[in-house]
Amino acid sequence: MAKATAAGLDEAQANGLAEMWEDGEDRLGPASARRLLVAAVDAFAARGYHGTSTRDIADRAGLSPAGVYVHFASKEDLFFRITLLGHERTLHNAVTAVQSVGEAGPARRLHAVIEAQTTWQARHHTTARVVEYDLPCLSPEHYEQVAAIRRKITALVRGILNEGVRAGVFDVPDVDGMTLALLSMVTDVARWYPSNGRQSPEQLGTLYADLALRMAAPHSSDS
Amino acid sequence: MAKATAAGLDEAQANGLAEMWEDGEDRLGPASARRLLVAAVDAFAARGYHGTSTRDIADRAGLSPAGVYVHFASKEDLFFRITLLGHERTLHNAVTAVQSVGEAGPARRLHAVIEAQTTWQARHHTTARVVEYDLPCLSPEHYEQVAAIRRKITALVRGILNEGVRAGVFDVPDVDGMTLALLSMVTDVARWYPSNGRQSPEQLGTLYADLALRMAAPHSSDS
DNA sequence: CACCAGTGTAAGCAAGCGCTTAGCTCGGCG
DNA sequence: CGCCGAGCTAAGCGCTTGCTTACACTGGTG
Repeated sequence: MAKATAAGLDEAQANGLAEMWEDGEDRLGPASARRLLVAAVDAFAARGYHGTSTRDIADRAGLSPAGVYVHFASKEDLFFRITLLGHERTLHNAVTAVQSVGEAGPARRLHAVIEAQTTWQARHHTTARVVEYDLPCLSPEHYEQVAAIRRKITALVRGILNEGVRAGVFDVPDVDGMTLALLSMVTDVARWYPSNGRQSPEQLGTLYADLALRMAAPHSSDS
Repeated sequence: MAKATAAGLDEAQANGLAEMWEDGEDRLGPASARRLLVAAVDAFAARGYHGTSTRDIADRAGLSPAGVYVHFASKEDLFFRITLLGHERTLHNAVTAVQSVGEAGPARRLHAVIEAQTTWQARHHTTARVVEYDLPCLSPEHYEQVAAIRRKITALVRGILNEGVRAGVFDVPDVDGMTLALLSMVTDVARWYPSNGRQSPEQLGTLYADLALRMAAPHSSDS
């Protein structure tokens, strides 16, 4: 078995994990750096930040333990790059989804963003798990950078809800609370997918988006 | 400072964490064993299973490193007891909530269970974090025991939804999917509470229970 | 008294940790 | 050719890990 296809990496490729970490040509650096990123995502997702050793990661990437430090300053640096890139792409996914429906009104926008984010979490559940659940392992400065992106995602959803309430097409007593609930629903997909049920990412996206609309819609039991 | 109030334990008590781990008299064993449990919950919640050392735990409980092994066979054993007890109490919380509304109909039952579980996750967010997010650290046998309890909780919620659909008071196209979404919403509270917003556990419980009813209720846009 | 089970500690073992160092190989360029 | 920087490794440093061992103290029971 050649180095480039060392233990675990084939699996990662079958996963669609590798393609998530491909890049225009190589802003991510040489091939080994990209292999390390993919290997690290896989390992972190399986055993968590503290449960993963740098030797684990190096092995999966087909490098010696010291090989990691040719491309990354530290284990935390490697983790940070994954987390930051993952968040940037998640935000981009959300923004793109909202833009793609144009000025179609709050309901369509809400549906689009929830669908896109849910599908994303399911399709990239390995990456999403790393990105969502080990944030406290980041240094305070790095954490803050990532938190800023998270706030943008939250603001995007909250903005759509507020817009809908203002336009009278949503009935949402507690916009902040519902924003939290929606993001929880979506985020949590990364924790369990694909173990419960056999839905495709797209089916799940549609389902959750429909549920979001039900939560926001004016309902008959208004009194 | 006396042993019984070693570093971290005072905080845990102010938390309401300790009271969660009190017991009839002492099915949990001697006082030191209970202190170890509380200390371990606190440490696991803060840094995860792999990020917590047995020396951490012993320190917080005011014991020497070896003191842990007087009461627990291993770090995993300690973690398992926490996880199992936590799950048993969560299940009990859900069942009690449903029973407390008697034969009040699916809507009232759904509201009761979501409210109770959400409130629980918020009030015991430290324990809940340990119990929900490090399950893969359990041995396969222990994991299966805990998974069995989780399936009961899932079945409880799904049962209420099915009941409501049969009775014609709910309109739920995908019962399994909505069950998953509801439990995600509830579970995820442990991840962020209390950092976002200043809601009390009870307020959050009411909010989420109301959202659950909106998701299940027949709605005007039926065609 | 002797004895013992229960509870605790001091010391330390083997293994694993993140990371560094010194040195190798190799392609490109003068 | 000689030289250089990039990529990589073998070896290993200092430290921490989960856990064990050998021993000490205590209160209750014969």
